[in-house]
Amino acid sequence: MEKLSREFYLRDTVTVARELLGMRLVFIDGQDNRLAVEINETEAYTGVSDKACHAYGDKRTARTEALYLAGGHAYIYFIYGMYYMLNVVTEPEGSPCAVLLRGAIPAEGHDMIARNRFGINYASLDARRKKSLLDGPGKLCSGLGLTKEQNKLDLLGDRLFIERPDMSPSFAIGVSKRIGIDYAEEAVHYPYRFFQQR
DNA sequence: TTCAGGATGTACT
DNA sequence: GTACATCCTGAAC
Repeated sequence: MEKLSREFYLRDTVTVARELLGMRLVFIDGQDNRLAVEINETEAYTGVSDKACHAYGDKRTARTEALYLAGGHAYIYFIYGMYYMLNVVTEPEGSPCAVLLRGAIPAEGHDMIARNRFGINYASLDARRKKSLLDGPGKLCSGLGLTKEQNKLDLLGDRLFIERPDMSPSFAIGVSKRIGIDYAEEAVHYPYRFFQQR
């Protein structure tokens, strides 16, 4: 496994969003458990000109501060009173773009992930819960145990990072509009959501 | 298999 | 007060 480089993240946001599909997101938790998932759904948020992006219009607040870091940092924010969302910051420092990680498949630490989500071991999950374990951005953070504690972490560090699998899986890439941004006027229609075809 | 309703904190009008 | 890059449950189909 090879950890993704800074250069990977400094590139165009849509390119990074597509290429993150199939990559392995790794989190070493507070007790040194290694949790890992394969990314299978992403969305691109392309900065100051994108009405769906939190930094639209160069809006700089305590929340959006992480977006202005160099590509390869984590942007994690709290939403709907109970969920965290994980984004991978892209492009150079000062360009507030990111890729939202919207879905994944468990790869390592199945029991830790299941316990984070439902408080029981993986084998005790019913079929419905197994199938939909990490298929949403809030679920992904919940399963890995990510919170605002991990906001702004450098993905080139050793707590939270992304690896390219030795054997890259082969799959078709689906494209659609982004989810849950109905307020974003013309940006509603941008084809910035990418997912592994099932 | 789809669907409505409720949960819940923080930032902003 | 309202909006928010959501998820769970349980009931209807």
